[in-house]
Amino acid sequence: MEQGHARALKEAGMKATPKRLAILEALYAESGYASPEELWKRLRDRFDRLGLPTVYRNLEELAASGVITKVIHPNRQLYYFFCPNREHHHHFVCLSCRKVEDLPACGLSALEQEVSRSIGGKVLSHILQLNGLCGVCAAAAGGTP
Amino acid sequence: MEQGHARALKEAGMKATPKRLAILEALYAESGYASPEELWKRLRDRFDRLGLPTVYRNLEELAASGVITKVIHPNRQLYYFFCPNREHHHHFVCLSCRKVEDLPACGLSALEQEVSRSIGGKVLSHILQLNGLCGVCAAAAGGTP
DNA sequence: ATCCTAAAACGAAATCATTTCTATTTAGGA
DNA sequence: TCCTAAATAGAAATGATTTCGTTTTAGGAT
Repeated sequence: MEQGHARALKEAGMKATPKRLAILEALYAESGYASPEELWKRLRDRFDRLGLPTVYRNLEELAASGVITKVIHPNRQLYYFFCPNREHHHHFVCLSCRKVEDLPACGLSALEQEVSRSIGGKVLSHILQLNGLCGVCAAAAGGTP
Repeated sequence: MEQGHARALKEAGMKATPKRLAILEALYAESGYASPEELWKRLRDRFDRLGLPTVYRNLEELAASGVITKVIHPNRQLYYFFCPNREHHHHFVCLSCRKVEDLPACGLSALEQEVSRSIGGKVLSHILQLNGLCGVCAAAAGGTP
């Protein structure tokens, strides 16, 4: 993995610094999405010094480069997720256990084109995310009176 | 309009207080989305006293009741939009001039069902928003070297 | 291997949008 | 007209996120 992550950084045109790699690997090790502070708490013991701003900065840069994904959360805080899928796609996010799953093919390019044409403007990006409860969490919620 | 907005509030189970009505009408008068502070600045002269927290609180309540719509913005601040369309639908948002336009029918219920089934969980909500430049802003951007 | 430079990291401090809290006021049904 | 739950004030707190000036470092060039 180390190798692959270093390569991913290089491909994104980013220096493979130890901390940046560690942040990326920590996110990779998460089963769901994670917040900057959570990752920082998990990593700070492994370095003599690691600032929370460094974690924020790196996560933002990694997301901007497309190496990781930002989660849109109802509480409006920042969360990130490592998704190995390099295709353009979207996610299902479990708001209970933080699991993130890929959605099948994003069929929005047709919509984008149609909207661009009908509006006479330019669609630059789109946001699509399903929120809910994954199988495990739905079962737990349903089984709890 | 006054009448209609008061009715909309009643239907939403909310008291039609003067300030709440004024906030709703101010948002209605906006051509695009607006922030709590912008609306507050526009309204505070009309009342001897009007607190910014009151604007925040009302906008949030109105959005929760479905009377107004929240905009998802890259800068992660709160913006709201008055959309008279009561059908379930989504929006195209111009990031330059703040214009908001309705998208044609949201075709996500099929996707929700499929995802619910394949994941074995429950899709509770979805986010879909197109961001871009409206016709006017795209032309202006294109014409500016 | 050593240098050099732009990039990255530091962390304390600032920021500032948003929320909380308690007391006071008010809408609107009884 | 009363009554009560809902709404408002507004000062203060909050706390996630960013800024800033300085120091360190990765990694291509020599």
